[in-house]
Amino acid sequence: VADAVESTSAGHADPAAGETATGRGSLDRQRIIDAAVRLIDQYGLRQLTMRRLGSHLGVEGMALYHYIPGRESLLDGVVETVVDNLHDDPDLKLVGSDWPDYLRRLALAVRRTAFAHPEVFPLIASRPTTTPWTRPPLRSLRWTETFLRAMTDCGLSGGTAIVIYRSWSGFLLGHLLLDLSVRDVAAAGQEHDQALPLPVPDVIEYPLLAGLDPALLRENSADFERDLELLLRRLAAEFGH
Amino acid sequence: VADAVESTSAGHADPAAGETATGRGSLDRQRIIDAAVRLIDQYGLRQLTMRRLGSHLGVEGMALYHYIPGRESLLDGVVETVVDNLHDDPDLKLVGSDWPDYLRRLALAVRRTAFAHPEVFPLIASRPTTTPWTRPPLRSLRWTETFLRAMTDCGLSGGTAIVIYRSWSGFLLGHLLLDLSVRDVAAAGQEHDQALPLPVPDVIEYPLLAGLDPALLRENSADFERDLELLLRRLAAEFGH
DNA sequence: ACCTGAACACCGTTCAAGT
DNA sequence: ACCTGAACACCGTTCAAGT
Repeated sequence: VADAVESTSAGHADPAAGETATGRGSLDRQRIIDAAVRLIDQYGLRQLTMRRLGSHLGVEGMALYHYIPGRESLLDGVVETVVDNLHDDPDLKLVGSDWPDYLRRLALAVRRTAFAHPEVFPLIASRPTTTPWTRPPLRSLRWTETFLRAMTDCGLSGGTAIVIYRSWSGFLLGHLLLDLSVRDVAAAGQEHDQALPLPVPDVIEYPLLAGLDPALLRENSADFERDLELLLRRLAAEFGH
Repeated sequence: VADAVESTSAGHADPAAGETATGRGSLDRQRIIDAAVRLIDQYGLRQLTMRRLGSHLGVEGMALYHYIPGRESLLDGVVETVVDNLHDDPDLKLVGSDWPDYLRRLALAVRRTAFAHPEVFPLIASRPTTTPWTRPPLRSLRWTETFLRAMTDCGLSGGTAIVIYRSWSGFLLGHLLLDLSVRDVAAAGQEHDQALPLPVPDVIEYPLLAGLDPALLRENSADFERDLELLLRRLAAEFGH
């Protein structure tokens, strides 16, 4: 009956249709959110529409309101889901007593998440947070608790743990957003043709920029790790490793 | 005739009406963008609508398309305008030869801008950048040139200037976004009642958080300046002040 | 030259009605 | 119980027509 939705060619304005209709298995909140994440990853946030999301789930769009209060709440769920997926990262299982090492592994795991969901990360970064305990990018009560616990288990005081939480969060947020903004430029360059020199702007007016290979500005993973090490060293020196 | 638009009580869904109709003086691109900035500051990005923006300018909304290609381009203009306003900051006039001091003054100026336009800053942070030379938060060719010039004028090499540009940008981006996310929680708290303890969530499940004054997580300007000094000291040590 | 009206193809959301 | 159809109040954008 409502098994697999066929790629109907009727909707002239929906090239995204005929995608994957999960088909069997009735709806629930998490299934809807997971589909939303996939849609955002593939087509961008702008394209995520209640109606389109519904049609990807083989349903009429208005049906989603039985499971989710509205679009804003859906986006909150998306952020929560992506952030909480980190809990399954095997790299983060063993904490040990070396907190700088834990911070390093956690930072790299968040970085992997950011690059796996580059369209979701800006949401993680700038959605208004709803509790005073959480901060981007680890914006969930569970993660904040996990973070502080890892620090205090290593013998740090609560106050120190919070100072570290703040500095580490700020570092990560800024650097990941910077990396992602570069990724976008690169992607835009590929779209037009292969490796176009970009719609050449008026760089000529700016002598320093004109004589500069833009590749030098690209933040790569090596730069990130270097700055991360410097932060960790600074914190270790201040609070004892 | 079309002088000052009156605060008509007809539009039941537009409490923002009756605001300021600039009235005299015909439209132009900059005037439209300035009005957009004011609208975003007052009512948030979601409320910025071509039609509403038009009505605030005493015009029909469709008229804006004679001056601006579309909404996306309008937002680009908003970002550009807010960022370029920094050029008029008197604190940044004299560069001298002490580049860490310049970085400090520039960082504080950007911070003032972020807090003056808290609804615009996320746009500055996460809009896809269109050239490979610019990075948030100083995302304009002119500013990137100014920044690099200030560094090289102090005797630093181009390569060093770029490394500093990256680290400084990442630091600023992350910390300002963190500060703004707190500001939102505070604002939300005020809306409900005066200083409500917030829609008490399930913090109880998390022992560390439960015994924690959320005020400790609040990043204040002192924390920001402390972390800034640490960054500047680190850079000065690495590249010579 | 500059703006408006009407129209098009969408949105999010509500709710009575269908099965 | 779960979904749909129709409706409402909006969107951004285009374009012929008005002044």
